[in-house]
This record gives sequence, C-alpha cells and structure tokens, in this order.
Amino acid sequence: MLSIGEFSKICEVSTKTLRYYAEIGLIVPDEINPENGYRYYSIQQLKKMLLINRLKSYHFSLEEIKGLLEVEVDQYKEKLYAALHHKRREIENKIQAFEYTLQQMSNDILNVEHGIPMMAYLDRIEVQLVEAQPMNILYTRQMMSKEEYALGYGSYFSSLYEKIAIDQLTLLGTPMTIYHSQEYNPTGNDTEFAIPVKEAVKGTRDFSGGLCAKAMVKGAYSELTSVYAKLREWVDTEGYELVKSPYEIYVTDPKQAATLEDTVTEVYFPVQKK
Amino acid sequence: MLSIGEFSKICEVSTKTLRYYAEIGLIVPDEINPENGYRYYSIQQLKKMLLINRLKSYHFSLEEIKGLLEVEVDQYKEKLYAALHHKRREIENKIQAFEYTLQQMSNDILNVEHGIPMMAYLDRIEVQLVEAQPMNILYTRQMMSKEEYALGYGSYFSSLYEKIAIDQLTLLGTPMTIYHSQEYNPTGNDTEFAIPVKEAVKGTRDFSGGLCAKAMVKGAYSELTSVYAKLREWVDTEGYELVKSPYEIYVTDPKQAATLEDTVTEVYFPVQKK
DNA sequence: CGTTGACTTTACCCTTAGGGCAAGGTGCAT
DNA sequence: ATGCACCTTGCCCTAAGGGTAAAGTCAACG
Repeated sequence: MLSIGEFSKICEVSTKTLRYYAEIGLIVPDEINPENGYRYYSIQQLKKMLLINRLKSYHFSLEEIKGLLEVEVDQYKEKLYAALHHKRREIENKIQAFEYTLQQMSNDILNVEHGIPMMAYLDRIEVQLVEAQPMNILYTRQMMSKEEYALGYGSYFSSLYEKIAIDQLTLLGTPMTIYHSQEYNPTGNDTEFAIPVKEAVKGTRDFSGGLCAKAMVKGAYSELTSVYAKLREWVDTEGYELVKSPYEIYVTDPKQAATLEDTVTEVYFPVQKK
Repeated sequence: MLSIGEFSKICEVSTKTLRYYAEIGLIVPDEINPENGYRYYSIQQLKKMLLINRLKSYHFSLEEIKGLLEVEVDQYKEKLYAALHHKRREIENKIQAFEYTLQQMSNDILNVEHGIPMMAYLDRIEVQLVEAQPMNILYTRQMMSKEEYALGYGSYFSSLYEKIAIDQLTLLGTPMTIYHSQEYNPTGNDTEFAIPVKEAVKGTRDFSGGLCAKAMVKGAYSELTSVYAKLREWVDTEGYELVKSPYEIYVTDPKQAATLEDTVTEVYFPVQKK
C-alpha cells in the first residue's frame, strides 16, 4: 500500500488532484484508514491511474474517463474503440477550426501591417434605400441549425436548380436566402432558400418587394454579421423599422465565383418609416 | 442611445454578457440612468463591441482584449500588431500539440483494434537488477525548465561532442542524462548531460555506478513516464530504495537512429536493499 | 520518551466567461 | 388600471484543480 504522497510521485500527479479524483469517484483509494482518514493506494491502482493520465492527454474530460472506466468488461473494448474514434474526430475538428481562425487572422494582420485599422471596413459599408421589385420565387423553407447551415447550404439551392431544369422554368435572378426568425436562435432558424423564376407554377410564390435598406458585401462571409449590425444601426438612426424578414441575394453564384474574394452578396432589410 | 436589449441584438451577444463586460470594465455603457440603473449604449460603441467579438473569435481572453483596448493611441498599432502575431503563434502551437496528440492516439487505436488493451505494454516492461560499472564522464549540469528541455536537449550533447572532438578524447559509451532533482519541479530541474570518455581531463568526473534497477524503452519517449512509474513500483515492492539520482542512457544515439521507433533508452534507478 | 519536521486531513476561496433563475422595479401600449 | 415585455441586482453553477490555513499524524532522531 502506498500513501497518497508516494502514489502521487510515482504517477506524477499532485496529491490535490488525487483527492479531487477520489471526491468525484474517478479513482478512490483502495483503503482508507478509518481512524485518521489517511488514503492508501494499491499497486494495482497504478495502472488505472496511468490510463487516466493517458486519456487525459487525449483531451477526454474527467466525466468521459469516468464513464469509460465504469463500462462492464464485455462492452469495454467497443466503448473504448468508439470513444477513441469519436475523440479523434473532435480533435480533428478543433484543428480545422483553429486553421480557419488563422486564415481569418491573416487578413487582419495584413491590414494592420498596412496601417489600416481592423474595423475600418465597417465605415466602408454603404447602406442605400432602395425599392425592391416584386418577384415570383421558387422556394424551399425549413428550420436550420447552425451546423446544417454550413453543411447543406448548397444542397438546397441544388435541388431548386434541379427543379428549374426539369420543369424548364426561366431564371430571373440569382439565388437568395430569407431569414424568417425574428432573432437568432442557436437551436434552429426558420430559413427560406429561393430563386426568382418567371413561371408561377406550384412550388413558387410571390415575393412582395417594397422599400428596403440595402448593403453590399464583397468577399468572405465572415463580415456578414458586421453588415447586419451596420444595417440595424442605420435603420435605427435613420428612423426606420424592420417590417419583414431580412434577406440576402447572392449576386455572384457562390458555385461559379472563381475565388471567394470575388463573391458579392447583397443584404436587404425591408423597412418603413416609423 | 440603444437599450441593452437592442444593443445585444445588433451585436449578437446576450444581455448577460453585456452586463458582465460592464462589470469587468471591458465595455461600459455610455450612459446609465441614475434613477433606475438602465444601461444605454451609443452607436459609437457598436464598433468597439464588434471589435471585441472579432478578437474573441481569435481566442483572445477578455483580459487580453481589455489590455489592448486600453492602450494609448500612439502605441495602439504596434501593440495590436504584436498581439496578433503572438496569438497566431499560440494558435499554431495549439494545432501542433493537437496533431501530436493525434499521432499518439493512432498508436493506441491500432492496439485496441487488434484487441490489445491500451496499457498492456506496462506488463511488458521488464525490470532487472544490474551492477552498473563505474565510469569517467564528461558532463555539463544545470537547471532546466520543461520548455528548455524539449528545446536544448540536443544542443547540450552537441557541445559535449564538440569538446570530445577538439580534445581528441576517447568515447566509451553513448550519451546519458542524470536527474538530480528529487521530485519533478515544473519550474526547473537539476539535470546533468554526460558522455562516458576514457581520459580523466578537466570537465570530467567519476560516475560511481553500483547496484541499479534497470528498464528498457523502445521507441517513443511518450511512454517514459510509465517506465518511471513501473521502476518505482518495482523498487517499492521488491524492498529496495532509491539511493542516488536516476539516469537514462540513450543506447541508440537519437541523432543517428533512422526512425523514432528504433531508438532504445535504458532507465536506471540506483538502489540498495532496505 | 519527547520533539521536530515531514506528511496528511478537511475546509474555504479562487480561477474563465458567462448561464440560469428569482424577486422586484420600469416603460409602453391598450 | 392593467398587462406584458424589458430591465435591475443577487445568488448559485460550471471544469479541473491551485493555494492557503488550521489541525491532526507519522517516523526518525537524540
């Protein structure tokens, strides 16, 4: 039997950590002296502790590790296998996210190097008041979570284009997205994908148009939230109010644009004077 | 002036977050109604808030962001530039660390696929009692933190080899490291790098040898801590005690070994019967 | 046998970046 | 006047321990 100090030195974890692990039931000393409360660990527990350390180094949470260690023997192998694969995916995703961050950063670093303040582009966003023409649109509408958003964005337009091709409809504009949810809801947003067409067949509807505050975004979508902020600010300070769902028009088809830099998106806020 | 709710919707942050930011002084509403405590944000604060959001997306902590925003105008550009570069390095390091983790994991995943328990290698570590021969070693000794460790590990041996070449000394063995610190200290450890040589010139000393518990590690160093654990366990259960500093001998010169898999390291614990 | 120093115990507060909930006060529209 | 949406403060919660304090315990040394 090893005292907590000996055990901690062998495993290279602090005694504090060992007490914490005992508290949460991750690894409880094999023996506790009932007189003085001293913890004693067995040699067999060494292997368990080293396994915990390894799983920790793989970024498993203590909760996850505990769950894994409590699995019955006959399921242990499968569960461990699944957990490792799942964690690997998680880490790969984190790496991807970090790499995306690096990309975003590099843009701002370039700007700052050239003496351009990071948020300077905000002042270059121009808002205009325009009268949007009513149209007939082919549409599909559903709730979308943030993940589906990045994933299936293109596929909805694809199915619309497919229908246009099959029914031999006449294109009258570029694709657009209409955001029907009042506020941003992380669990899901009521989103409509649409393409203007000439023929008023089934699956199409009127899109009413009207007075709109309009802003243009060139390049990456990452600045879109800022454009929304800018539009809302404009609507507020100019004494208008939002009366229908905001929408975006993808002037250059994202699938066709050679580089991301060339894409042009227009954001519309249907408004009226307060 | 915008109420906290309006401001929060425009910037896409929660009101809770805005109150928290006011509390820590990151962004304080331009006006607070002294009668009812209502917070009112100005249009100008929008840009600041959007900048905060962007810096947050670059994984700056709120503390760091606050520091950046408080910098005087004449230093702002340089500080921001430095901070962005520094953060980029941090993220690159994180990616590297994650990629290293993936490598480590892949090994265990393979094992589990083949039905080998993850910690099975522990049982294959063999500990022997050996009598180490006394030697004469050329040495250099200093405190090393964990970072220096990974960094300058090779350079210390390089300088020893250089001395051997210049003074035309005769090599009698492969390089070794002696750990003089009793316990692992994160801030720095008393570490000695040495190479056995024939000639007892200045810069060399006697290395006394004696009874040792010895274990061998093949391949990656990542399992070294387990080997230390195993050795300590062995020393404990067999009734020995550590009497001098543990040391490692790199049987295959790390610089020469074609692949990491081929490297062989021996770990020695000088012991005596209790 | 007594004392000292090393080791151990529990208990409490601290960390990040807010989320959740409750109780109570306000502003605006009907 | 009433209702409802909005706002306020205050308290407790998160993950994985670190730091410190006060008090009890162990083993070795003289």
